[in-house]
Amino acid sequence: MSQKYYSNESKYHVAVDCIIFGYEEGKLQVLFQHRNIEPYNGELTPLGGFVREDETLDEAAYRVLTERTGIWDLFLEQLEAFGDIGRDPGGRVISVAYYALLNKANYNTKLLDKFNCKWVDVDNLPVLYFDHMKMMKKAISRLRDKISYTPIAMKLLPEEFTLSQIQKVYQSILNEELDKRNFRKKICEMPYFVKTEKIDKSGSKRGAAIYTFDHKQYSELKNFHL
Amino acid sequence: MSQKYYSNESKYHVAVDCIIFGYEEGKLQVLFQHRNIEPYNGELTPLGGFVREDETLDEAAYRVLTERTGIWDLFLEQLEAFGDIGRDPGGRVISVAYYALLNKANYNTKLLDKFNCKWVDVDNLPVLYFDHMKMMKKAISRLRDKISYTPIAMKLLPEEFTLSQIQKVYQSILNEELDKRNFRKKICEMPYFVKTEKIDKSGSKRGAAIYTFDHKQYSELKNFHL
DNA sequence: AACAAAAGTGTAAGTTTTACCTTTAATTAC
DNA sequence: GTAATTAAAGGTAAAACTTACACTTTTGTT
Repeated sequence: MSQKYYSNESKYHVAVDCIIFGYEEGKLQVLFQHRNIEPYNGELTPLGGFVREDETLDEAAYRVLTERTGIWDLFLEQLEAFGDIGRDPGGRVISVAYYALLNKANYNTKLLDKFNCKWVDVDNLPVLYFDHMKMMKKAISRLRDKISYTPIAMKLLPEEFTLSQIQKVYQSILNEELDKRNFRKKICEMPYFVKTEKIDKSGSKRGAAIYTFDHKQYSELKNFHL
Repeated sequence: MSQKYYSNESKYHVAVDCIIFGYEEGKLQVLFQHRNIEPYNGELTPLGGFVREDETLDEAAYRVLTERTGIWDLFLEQLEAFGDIGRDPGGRVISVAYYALLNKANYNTKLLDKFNCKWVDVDNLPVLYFDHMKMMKKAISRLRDKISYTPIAMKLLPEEFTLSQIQKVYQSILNEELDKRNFRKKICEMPYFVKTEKIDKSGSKRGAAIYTFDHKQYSELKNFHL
């Protein structure tokens, strides 16, 4: 049935590879896994897996992510498909690359060991195999572009955050210093950043106002820009 | 060999689908083909084909394009992979979508009949099947974004063009009127638009200056913006 | 000779972006 | 309890960029 019309055509393994971004202590990070399959068994690789017959590409990526991080609330988007002939020495595999953003605070650290995973700072990447470095670069460049016109960077932080915290997230992604007053000005012009009564004292003696992001209002208005 | 390590995993058909843009008489157009295979035999579809074992995804897209248009000089870029389970009633096919821009003047019209192809204005699209409308929308939206910071729109025109011609190309893609003086100002600020001595009398009695685009200089400087 | 049709050209107002520094509030150390 | 430390908070002026806008030129056609 699945073969009804196209039976003369070649078939290929199809996988997903997820570049998963997290953030901690001022650094943008990526989650890697030690491969548990040949070739390159034991080496670091983005989280990936083969696409099953009963799932779409997006579902496969989401499954890989939730299964191995325990996090359901995340941003996930396809980057593009990679299909060079020799990209995987273990056989011809078409890999569809995704990138994701999640809040490490929600991360179930038990799963780190269970799946043999490891967070790495993006400014200190390990040697990567296959075309994984191409995926990384594409993911970082897409992320850099996209944070200026969508609020995805907020996915790296808890629900409640201070302005300094967001600024540091932006700085870690863009890899450059931003002017504090200009940054705050733009943030505060957007109505979906809402200041609460709460004060976060963890980052300073004085304490900083805690903000939240009103996703509902954003989805009605859109027009984010930073 | 190709099966060495992953032999337990499922395999799928992998295809490419190309949204091919052309331009004529003030209209952005897309090239379609009448399908010559079930299902939907005879219906209009973007140009596509299955990926062969000896070619990369990009090569497959390029092959489909050159084979059926006779054009080698074109802009081609991947959009993304589409892999929903029921997207193709003929079987599970992962399709990698591309979009391309070419100069219709170079197009070998004999191939139109040979491959049963047809140019259609984008503002008058036919009914599309599978997820081809999703691909179309993605392609148009990517194209709209990208012409503001890269010179790909020039690929729709001959080597030599007038400022009015480019403006009309931009207008047809953006689907809005642009201010003539502002548009020309920005074009002329960029050093890789070079004015020739030649005059094009085809569009007016007075005649318009002919420009060319210096791709070499562009690739050194970059920094296109319109 | 008058007309038609597109080519070509500059400026002022508004908006956005950039650069830049002092005061405030609270904790910590003495 | 006073002084020192630390990050938070806040506004303005100059520069850059974007937008809106209308008339003259050229030449072929009638």
